[in-house]
Amino acid sequence: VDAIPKPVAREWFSGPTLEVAERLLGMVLVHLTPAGRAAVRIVEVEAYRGPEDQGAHSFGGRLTPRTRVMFGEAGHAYVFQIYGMHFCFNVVTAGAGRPEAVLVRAGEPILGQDLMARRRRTVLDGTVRSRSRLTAGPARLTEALAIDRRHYGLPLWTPPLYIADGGLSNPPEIATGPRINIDYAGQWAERPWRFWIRGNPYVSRP
DNA sequence: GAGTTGATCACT
DNA sequence: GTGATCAACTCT
Repeated sequence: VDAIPKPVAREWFSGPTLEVAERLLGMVLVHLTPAGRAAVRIVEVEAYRGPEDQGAHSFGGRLTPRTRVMFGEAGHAYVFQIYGMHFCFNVVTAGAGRPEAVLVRAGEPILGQDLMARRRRTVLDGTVRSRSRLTAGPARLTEALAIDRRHYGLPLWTPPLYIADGGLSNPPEIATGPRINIDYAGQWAERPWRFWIRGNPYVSRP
């Protein structure tokens, strides 16, 4: 497939966060840069649900320069830095005033595989295992796609960074489980708000 | 288990 | 303004 997938309409991002999270599975995340184009099929996400969710950065309605974009309209990018050296990419969901988002945790490389391998300083040997090391994990994925703080707040229905239809003939079978590494979130850590495509080898933690 | 740095918060 | 704390992770 050499054609670059077309972006979804802005309205695609509206709807309840858990629905949008499931709907994102199978979609394609595209990033066009001067260095080339790259895209992944989204296979794993996590939902973060507003002021009530103790696992969310917006818990308690915390409005700071970092979380600001979560309080805005759906369909924008929430990118944050973590552990001093990594970035995580989220799709803002829900309406203005409902600070919710979906973290994209893993994807399957479908375009620009060599470019992504260079960015990740990874050697591809043709195995699924080596391909999955490009984009299986939230910070691996942002490194492969060259997503960082510059993309904070960008609209995701228009280039250079956008969501596109995945062109799947059948909707993927979805599995759910608790979100990863939010032990501090108490009971909220147990909510099954991690979603992935069942059996997909590019998921970060099967 | 170390690495690495900015956001956040509780203080002056 | 200053200093302490630590994070929605990755690699060995």
